[in-house]
Amino acid sequence: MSEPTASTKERILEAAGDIFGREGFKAATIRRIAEAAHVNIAAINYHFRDKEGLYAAVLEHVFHLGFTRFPSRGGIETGMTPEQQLHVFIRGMFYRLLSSEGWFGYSGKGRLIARELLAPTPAFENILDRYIRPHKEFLTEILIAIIGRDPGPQILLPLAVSIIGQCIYYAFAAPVIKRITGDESPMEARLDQLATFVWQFSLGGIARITDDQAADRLQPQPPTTPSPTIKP
Amino acid sequence: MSEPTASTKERILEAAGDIFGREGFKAATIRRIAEAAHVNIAAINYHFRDKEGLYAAVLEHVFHLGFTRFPSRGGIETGMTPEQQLHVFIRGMFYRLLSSEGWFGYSGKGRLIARELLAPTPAFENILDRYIRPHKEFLTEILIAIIGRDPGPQILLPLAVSIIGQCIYYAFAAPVIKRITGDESPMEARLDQLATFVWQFSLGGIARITDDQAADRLQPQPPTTPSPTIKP
DNA sequence: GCGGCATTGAAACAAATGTTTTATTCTTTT
DNA sequence: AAAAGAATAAAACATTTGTTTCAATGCCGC
Repeated sequence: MSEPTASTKERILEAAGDIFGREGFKAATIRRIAEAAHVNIAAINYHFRDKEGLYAAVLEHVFHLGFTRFPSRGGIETGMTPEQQLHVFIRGMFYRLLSSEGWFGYSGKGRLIARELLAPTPAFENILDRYIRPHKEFLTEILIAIIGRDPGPQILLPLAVSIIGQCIYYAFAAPVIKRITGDESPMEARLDQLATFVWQFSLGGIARITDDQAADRLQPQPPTTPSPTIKP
Repeated sequence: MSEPTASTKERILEAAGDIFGREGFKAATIRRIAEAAHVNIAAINYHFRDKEGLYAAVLEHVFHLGFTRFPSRGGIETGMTPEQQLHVFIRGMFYRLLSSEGWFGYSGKGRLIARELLAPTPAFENILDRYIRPHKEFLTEILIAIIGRDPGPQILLPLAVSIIGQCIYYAFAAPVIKRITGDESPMEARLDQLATFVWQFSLGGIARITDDQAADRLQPQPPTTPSPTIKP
């Protein structure tokens, strides 16, 4: 519930973030958003021009909120080892994505993010440059510090994708994960635990990808391991 | 292009899979699907009752295709070590998700899958039980064989999620990954390379999560690593 | 060849929806 | 206090869209 003191504009943004996320841009209707925000339909067009204008504003609102409450570099101090920095970075991702203070995972806002990753709208260009690219750059810095040298983008980029992929998958496939694993405990209560797990898993992965024998292991494999069967 | 010999029903399923995936259930229109399939609008309602019926049929069609061409256990033989089995399993996921013989990643079919993970429709229940759950069970078997003992679901489930999450993230966030990393090379040409990378990364992760000191590392951390900053 | 059934084509319908218009109320400034 | 502009409310409009209807066409067994 949004407190009744919030301004019309804010109430619209909150309601729209939730509904756009749950239903998607096309399926969400101005009327439902207006109803949820306790606002007249025309107020939306008045404040945000049209549906697309509202959507762009919502996207900015949601990302601003997420990265203000949980900044990329939040909680990371200079005295920490690079490994500890990675821990805090990953935990920050989980809190930003899944906590109720952030995008709240499977709720509307969380799915709004996932929808943009899946099918970026024009309004997402801005967000990418302002929030996501710096976030990835920071992760790259941490990774170089952990490895102790710069292994080049051929290694750094997939490493970053593997680490971020684990976090995001938890957030965006939450309903299926819950359904498959049968785990009914609310994910928000396990954020620290999940973050520690992904952290340790990733440290192991980084080590194996960058140790002395890694170059051999990453070579194309001999025919011992055939391609997956294709039945045409 | 669907060859003109394909039956009406097949052409509708192909076109609908693509358009539903690109646009989502609500935004996709029967008229556009009919046009793309070179079919009259009424033919769709005739063959599939209504839009929901068509969607359910498309979902079944797409999953059947993916798991027929690239079965869960495809390419895995008894003589292989568990580690090699994991390699083939991961490569199978990449081919199923990203190759043009499978769901073709960012194309329509690939996004259809991702949309279901994100916001499952009622039609997805079936698919979960028939395709996804056995797939996950098989991965669990491989993991137990690699570890050499059964560490219990507390470890196995997050391990499975971390491994599958990496694969799926590559598929479903492809546009953003490409945009962020600036990598313009077509992903289909690098499937083996990506699979090998994720495989090695995961082997490292599994090792670190299940070695002798792992239990200590997974404990809640001392206040050396503070929570991410919250600015209310 | 013909009757019966399945399939396709074209038009019509009703509901939903983004947007605009016009009137009214609230707020601020002078 | 009056006036002007901002904000909200209610209704109307034009378009889109899922579905239905009904006639036309193709297909198959006798």
